Amino acid sequence: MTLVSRRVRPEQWKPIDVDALEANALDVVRSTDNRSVIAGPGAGKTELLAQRASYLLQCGISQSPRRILAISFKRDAATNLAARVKKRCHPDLAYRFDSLTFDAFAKSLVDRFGQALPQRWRPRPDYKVVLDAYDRTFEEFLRFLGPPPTQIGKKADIMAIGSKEFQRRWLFGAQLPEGVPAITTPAEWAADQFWQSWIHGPGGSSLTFPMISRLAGLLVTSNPMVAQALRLTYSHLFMDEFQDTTQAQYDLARAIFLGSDTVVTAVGDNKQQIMRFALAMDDPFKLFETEFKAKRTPLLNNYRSSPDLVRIQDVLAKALDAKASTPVSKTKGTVAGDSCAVWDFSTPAIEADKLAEFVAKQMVEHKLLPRDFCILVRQKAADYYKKLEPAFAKQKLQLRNEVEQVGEVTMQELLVEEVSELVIVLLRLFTSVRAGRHWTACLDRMCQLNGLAFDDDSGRAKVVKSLNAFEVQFRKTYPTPVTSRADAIKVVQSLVDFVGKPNILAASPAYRQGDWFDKVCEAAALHLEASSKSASGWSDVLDEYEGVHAVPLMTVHKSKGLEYHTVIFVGLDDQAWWSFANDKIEATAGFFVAFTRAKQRVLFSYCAQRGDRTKIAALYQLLTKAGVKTVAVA
DNA sequence: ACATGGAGAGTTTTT
DNA sequence: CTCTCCATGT
Repeated sequence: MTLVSRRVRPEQWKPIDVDALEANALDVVRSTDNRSVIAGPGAGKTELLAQRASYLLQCGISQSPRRILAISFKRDAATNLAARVKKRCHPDLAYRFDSLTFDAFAKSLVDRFGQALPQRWRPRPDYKVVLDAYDRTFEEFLRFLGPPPTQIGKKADIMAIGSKEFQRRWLFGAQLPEGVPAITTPAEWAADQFWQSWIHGPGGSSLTFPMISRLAGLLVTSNPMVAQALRLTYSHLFMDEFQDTTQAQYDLARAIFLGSDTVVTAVGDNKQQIMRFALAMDDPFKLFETEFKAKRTPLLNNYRSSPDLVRIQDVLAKALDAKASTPVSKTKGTVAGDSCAVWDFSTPAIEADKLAEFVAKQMVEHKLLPRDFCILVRQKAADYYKKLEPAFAKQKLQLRNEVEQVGEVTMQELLVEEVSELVIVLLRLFTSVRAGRHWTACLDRMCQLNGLAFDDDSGRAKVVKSLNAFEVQFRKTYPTPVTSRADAIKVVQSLVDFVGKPNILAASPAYRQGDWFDKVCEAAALHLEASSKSASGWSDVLDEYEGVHAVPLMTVHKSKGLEYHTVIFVGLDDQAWWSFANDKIEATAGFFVAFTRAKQRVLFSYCAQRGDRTKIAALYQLLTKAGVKTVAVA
């Protein structure tokens, strides 16, 4: 496919790479007003945004030099969206599409204009980003905080503030004032003490991302020029995974774009809100619709799951949102028998054997690969992994704990890190015989990292030359895979040196903070070493590294946004769902997320030895209501 | 030296 | 819901 930069007339524009979009999706793609799009699982949210970006750019509706800003919640969502737009639009157009995470966007504002904040709220330019500020951090802060001035209250009042409430309401609940905040209550006093001690700490400034969002919000309200510049820059704003937006993030978007001519499209699914503990808002869609006068448009198709699974999903969806629209499956059912069942087992050992046998059989019967399956658990993945792994090994199947810690990173994180991807893409090229597809991937990445423009032919030629030279040398030094940790470290180091650490740092700002870069390099080396253990040649090692031949096991949270032919949820019991009573909506949303990862089949496995199922009876009732049967297997 | 009981964790995005 | 850790008590 050749990409053209020539302008297309709006009425002639057609969706790219897909047969058709549903009527509502096409309506959103072409919309000129603010929209809130409620899109259930498998509705093609990312696809919709990618098509809309292509439409706006190719038809010249977003006119140069104006740009499109796409804000996602997670990094992989941001990267994924950018990649789809790049694939469809000529580079002349695609460069006007900015896809970043909310945190990266807020941080870029603070980094560029933070010094224009009023002194009271101005962090030092070399501020530290604190990632591990959990509930305990705030609890401890309150515990060690001295007593408030007597006219405001007593130490006991401070101790009475809960950590969650302190964060949600007092620290990050509202926009920061330009001057000194009005302080009348002990909580307000404590919150101000917190802000001031973190911004003006003895060892410099320390900021968490919620703090950065709030400071960015203050920045744009106190410097109207900054807000004005952003409004002029962006003709369109996309917000993905909108159900996970925090109040601070929403307020930032509001402070910049409310009342501007920037057209806002917010996409998400209220039924998949499982990040409330991370301060997600109660109902961001409702507020957005009111304040931005946005029209709600539901997407009605489900391109992921079979008709039978979609029917069951609808029962779960209605429990979360009685007004949820009933989706239409656009996929054929391909499995015989029930597409969903609860399997009861007498012991975890029998359970492990039967599940492994089932996966092995299904792989043959439906010509499936290990990666078509996913074992989901609610928590403590390592414990379940230990029980299941030997049973899978007996079937000659490899199970892989995707949330395992590799050094200081989880496996899943490591694999999408720039450094790790570089290592893989280079090693694939240097160690395979016929490497055509790896060659293009490698060259593109190297050009990008060297900051070359897409049409810089002489720069490209230089990169080709250096790649060839390095390849010859690498093949000579490492004809066979590494055998020790020292070797693994050396390999990673030499690849990083070849690409150039400064190039990598320039491309990924995250690596400039603290020792994150070193940690990722170390994890990559550790994982390379571990992957070399059972493998015979380089190709095997790299497959092992990426886990291409392994059945993944992960938590429900980590599975968000992913899809599998068959999902096996292990542990539908009170123990795994201990928090069910605390927040039934969020727990049911988690259940919904787990269920909706599957394209064809969902199995729930239960074992009485692990716990009862009385506290989560509501979940079983939903399944029963949808006609799902419980079978005593063994 | 051991018994008991209370508190906390577990699910976690983000440069 | 259940396991682990730590402080206190006998």
